[in-house]
Amino acid sequence: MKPRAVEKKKACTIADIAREAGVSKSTVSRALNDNPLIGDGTKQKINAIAKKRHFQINMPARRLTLKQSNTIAFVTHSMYKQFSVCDLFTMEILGGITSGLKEQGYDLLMLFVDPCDADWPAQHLAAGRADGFILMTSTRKQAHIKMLVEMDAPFIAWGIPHPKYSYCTVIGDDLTGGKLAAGHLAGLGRKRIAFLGGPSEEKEVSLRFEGYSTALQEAGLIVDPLRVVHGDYSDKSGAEKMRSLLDRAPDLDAVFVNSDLMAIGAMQVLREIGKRVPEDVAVVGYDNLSITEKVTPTLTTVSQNIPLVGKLLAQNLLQYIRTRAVTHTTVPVELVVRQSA
Amino acid sequence: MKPRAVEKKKACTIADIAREAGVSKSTVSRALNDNPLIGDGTKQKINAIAKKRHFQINMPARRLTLKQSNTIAFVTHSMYKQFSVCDLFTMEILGGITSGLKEQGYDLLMLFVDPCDADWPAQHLAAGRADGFILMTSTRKQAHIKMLVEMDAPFIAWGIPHPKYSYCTVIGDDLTGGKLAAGHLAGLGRKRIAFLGGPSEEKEVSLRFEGYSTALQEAGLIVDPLRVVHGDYSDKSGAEKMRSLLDRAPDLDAVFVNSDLMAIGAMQVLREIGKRVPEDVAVVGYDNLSITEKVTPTLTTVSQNIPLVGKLLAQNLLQYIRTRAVTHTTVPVELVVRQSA
DNA sequence: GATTCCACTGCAACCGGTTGCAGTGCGACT
DNA sequence: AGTCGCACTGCAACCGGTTGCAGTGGAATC
Repeated sequence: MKPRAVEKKKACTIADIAREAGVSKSTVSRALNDNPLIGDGTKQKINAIAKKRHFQINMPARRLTLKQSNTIAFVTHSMYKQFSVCDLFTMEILGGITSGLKEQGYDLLMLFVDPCDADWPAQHLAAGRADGFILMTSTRKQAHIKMLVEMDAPFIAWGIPHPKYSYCTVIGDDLTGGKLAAGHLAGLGRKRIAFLGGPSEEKEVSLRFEGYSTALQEAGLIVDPLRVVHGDYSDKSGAEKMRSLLDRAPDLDAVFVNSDLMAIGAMQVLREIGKRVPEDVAVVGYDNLSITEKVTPTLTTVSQNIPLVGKLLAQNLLQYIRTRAVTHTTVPVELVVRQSA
Repeated sequence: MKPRAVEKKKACTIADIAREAGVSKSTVSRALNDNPLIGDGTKQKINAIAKKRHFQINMPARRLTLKQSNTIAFVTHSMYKQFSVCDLFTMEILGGITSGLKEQGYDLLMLFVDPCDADWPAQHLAAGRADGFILMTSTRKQAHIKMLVEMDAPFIAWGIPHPKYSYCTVIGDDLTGGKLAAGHLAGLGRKRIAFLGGPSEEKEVSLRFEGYSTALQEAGLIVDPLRVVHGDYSDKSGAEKMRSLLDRAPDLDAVFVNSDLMAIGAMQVLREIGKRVPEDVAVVGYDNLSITEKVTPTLTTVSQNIPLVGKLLAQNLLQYIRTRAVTHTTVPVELVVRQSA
């Protein structure tokens, strides 16, 4: 434990600058914040000194007086007991969020919460660590939302809004997504198109199913309940449900899967039992994760423009914090055609 | 812009608690921090009131007086111009870091820096937003390290330490990794094992190559320079370099690839030209990203135990901040055998 | 020449904690 | 009884900004 190499050149404060410029702290503070009360000459002089001295404002001090942290917490949950590995979807969205926040001078805090913990909102909001939350957690999401609404905490969530609560949301256009996917498969001449959905209780899934049904009807096809199953978005569940789908409707020639991960699991099963993709069974996924370009065959999928989602989550949350305007944004989807369909 | 629904029940401060308990602010502060000066009775009374009032300490205030933020910044760079998509390796490490930090009561800040920006360390350290950095950026890493060392900023970096500077590092056991991978391939009876490395100037890559050479020699095989090429870790470069490898050594029957992403690119090329994996060419990757279980064939790879890496990065950095003890940790690697080899 | 106004600037309080030092009360020891 | 020490507790300053309000000087107006 050796002593500090360079005893730190004590941080330069506005008081130091004030002394050097021969003005008061208030003037320096105002000048640095470009307050119109301050004369141009003074401003320039102060800015020059600040630059020369490499002045860095002290964030905790500013946050203390301003009573806002200029920080947003990204909340998600640990995926595994011990170490948490974030899923791909969550990860890809992060880049978009930071880009949106940075433009407005906000910091991004990572927050991995225990799904059963009810204390994290207070620990961050009341404690002044964060001004708002971006909710990506799916486990027990409703419980968390209820809690946040009740304590009047600023937050925005990914997913279809709960009818009983009022809060900001960003969602994908699931109806159109389902229609695009199934329509594309029908357009390829497929006649027995299956639906491998996410959890049946999710509104998103119903909408995708509705889009799927519409597209089939428009193509003159019927929706056969035997060709409809539901999983939980994971690749494991994709494999499992694909098997039960093949049991129930062995003659299917296409499948619209509600997540890329499930689609990958499904394709593995198809390959195992000797069906070729896309020749025997065409597959369309959902999300357009970067992994879809790296699997074989590359996966045709519905793209949600995830970076845009992230950016909107950031921007709309900040807007809500400032104006309390509740927004619901639907981001457009598009079909990305690759090899699998 | 409607008025606040519930006009916020103004945050409870230690002054409020002091009033209610009939003691002074100092006593409350000490009691809450479990300072031995305070009597047990008083402590209990104060803790009870704090709980009842849902007291949350004000972080900015504490950070201001303590002059430390209890926050670590995770610094990486944007991968694309406009929106940044984090690469998988970076992302998987994040979970481990947060787990390590949380145990010690630290927050994790995400920091995406422009590789050419030289101002971010000051903007965060001097400004009191973060107490230290975890460096994962690879672009212009050396420049950033130099900068941080010169300003005596606490940080830890993933990768082999620069010989001229002294700072904390965590690295994988690349020598063993290379030996394990090549040894496994040799053990399968492969005779013409190629090496598809990362950037040739990286020390990590040299070590993996050394391990590879050692393993080949131990197996009685020769290292043929024609079977050695270098890429940049991306899947695109994996595909490209695989092609040049096949040009130069069309008879290869196995390849040790320095990253999973490159391995995936390489496998696509192999498939395109009609070579089967693993029958014709066995492939071993590096990193054990979660994606390796989802590709076909699943990828045999060298696992760096990424969650552990993250945890060590966090713990060793905090230790450095507290004691200025410079640590260099090598995390063990292991071979994960799957279908591709 | 006196008054008014305006454009700036400074004073001092405040945000909510932490901490050095100076009490305070009480039992113990001489 | 007097003194000392010990175990607590309180006072007040401080961290580094922001801001309401009062003050200053000079030009413009009457």
